[in-house]
Amino acid sequence: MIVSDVLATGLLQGLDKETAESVLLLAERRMVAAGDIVFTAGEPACAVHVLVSGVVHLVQCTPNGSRIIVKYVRPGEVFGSPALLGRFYPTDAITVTDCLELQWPSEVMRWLVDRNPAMALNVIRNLEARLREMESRVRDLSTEPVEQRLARAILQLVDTYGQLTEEGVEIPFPVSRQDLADLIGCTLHVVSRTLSTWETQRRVKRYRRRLVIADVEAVAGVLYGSQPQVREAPSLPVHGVEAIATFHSAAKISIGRHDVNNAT
Amino acid sequence: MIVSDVLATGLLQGLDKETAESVLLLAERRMVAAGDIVFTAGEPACAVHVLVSGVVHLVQCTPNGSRIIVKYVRPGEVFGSPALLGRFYPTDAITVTDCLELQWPSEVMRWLVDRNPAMALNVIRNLEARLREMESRVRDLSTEPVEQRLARAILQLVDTYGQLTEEGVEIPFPVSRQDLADLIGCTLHVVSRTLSTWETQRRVKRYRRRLVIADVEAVAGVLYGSQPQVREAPSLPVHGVEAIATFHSAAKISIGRHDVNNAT
DNA sequence: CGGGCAGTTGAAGCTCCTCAACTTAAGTGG
DNA sequence: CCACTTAAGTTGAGGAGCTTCAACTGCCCG
Repeated sequence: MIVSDVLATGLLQGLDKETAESVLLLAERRMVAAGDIVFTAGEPACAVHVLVSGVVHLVQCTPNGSRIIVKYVRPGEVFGSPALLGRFYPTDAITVTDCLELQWPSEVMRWLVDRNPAMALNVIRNLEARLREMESRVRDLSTEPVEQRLARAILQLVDTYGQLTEEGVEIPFPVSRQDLADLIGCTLHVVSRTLSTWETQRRVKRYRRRLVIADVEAVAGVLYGSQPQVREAPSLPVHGVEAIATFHSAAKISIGRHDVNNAT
Repeated sequence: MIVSDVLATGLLQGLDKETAESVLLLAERRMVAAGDIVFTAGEPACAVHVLVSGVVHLVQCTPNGSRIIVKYVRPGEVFGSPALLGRFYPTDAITVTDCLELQWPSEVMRWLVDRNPAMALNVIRNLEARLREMESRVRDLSTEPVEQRLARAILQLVDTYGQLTEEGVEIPFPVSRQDLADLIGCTLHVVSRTLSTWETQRRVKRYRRRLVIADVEAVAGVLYGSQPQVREAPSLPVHGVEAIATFHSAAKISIGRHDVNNAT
């Protein structure tokens, strides 16, 4: 089945064929329509989820009405892992497109992880990656202005979801200005203005809840331009370069990686 | 030995006595003087570390010279877990006080985790907690102004390290204005100004690289005051409350939890 | 006792947010 | 199919919050 391909790089990595299949047999398969809720923040985490196809985003809302997009989940990724520890879901998980997901009840997943060190390691791998991701976002929020944060966010979307069209690279699911704002921690107004000027510079094309990057390199240029040269930088190890590497991989490899069904 | 007490809540949780002791026997014990480097960002992660006593912080530096304090590690916590996956250290780990740490070479830890599901689960628990921490920081950076971020950061320091003295609750290791700034993502100037006004309000006392909270509740009040009432809040699950809960536990329980040797 | 690091404080300026009015696109129902 | 409704997006003006620049104070260590 195709499902196992998606999981081969994630939860099932390093498992032999039989155990992988038995793990899959224990999963509940579920279709979720675009815009639906997979789970809700605050409720007891009853299952570990893996996205097979489509796009899910993890969202938090604050008491004063702001919304934060914590993460876009891509096919193959684990989400809802607090279920392993008998915790509560820390975020809402909401589908952006029609999705297919697998889920394992907490106890089942716990049983599997106890028995298969490789699976435990895969969970660790996943968490480690997400931690790096969040550290990187804290770094950006702390040190970079909106324009650069926006460039980074868009480049990352391009890198993981971008599909090549005649107009340029397109993000194959609805992304509003507000979504981008919630992703980089600013208001939709600034995003709107920034994209406006970027459009006049032929970097992007703007549509309703749709994002097309006409010139990926030009968007990446926003990042380069920011550090013309090092001023007094002690030759300590330094971060912020990997995003540029990420971009390069984007331009070469990852365009049109997933086939995500457009929706709503 | 006392070491095992520290670890009982962390890496060794749920292990029977014999295996716990054999795990400890495989560890290398290491004293690190205040201000020294445990490991450096970018170098191959060769060992998983656990802090036994003292304080370590994880730090990142950006190309344009900013510094971010990613985390204060407290006794019992695991750090350097990328070693498990054969990655590179993503941050510098630098001691704030004299420290005692244990470390396991990557392969050894990998061997242990493969053999003891409980240990794998403990690593997962640790990563999960750190992920929540970082998500919370992203939320704060995105939505809250400096004064509230500062209040939260200080309350968290109080919660995990605070010691009750006659002046109030003290953070038992050196914390500069720059440190606080790097923790909440702003400049030392804003921190300085904010602490100034807080001192006139008898909330804190200011010293050189030393922080005393005279009135914990008053500092927590900064957070309450921020959301006078909900404006249009849909009754969706909401975040930002747990920080207040955190504070309450701070006021009651956690003062004087660790005995950290002051240094430098 | 002097040099340097940590911290304070003022003033100016820029980035971003807020408020507000308006435009455009996508449904919705008669 | 077209008026109506609603959501998404744009753009301007004003102002708050934070950064930057700069000058200065006080503390600690050699």
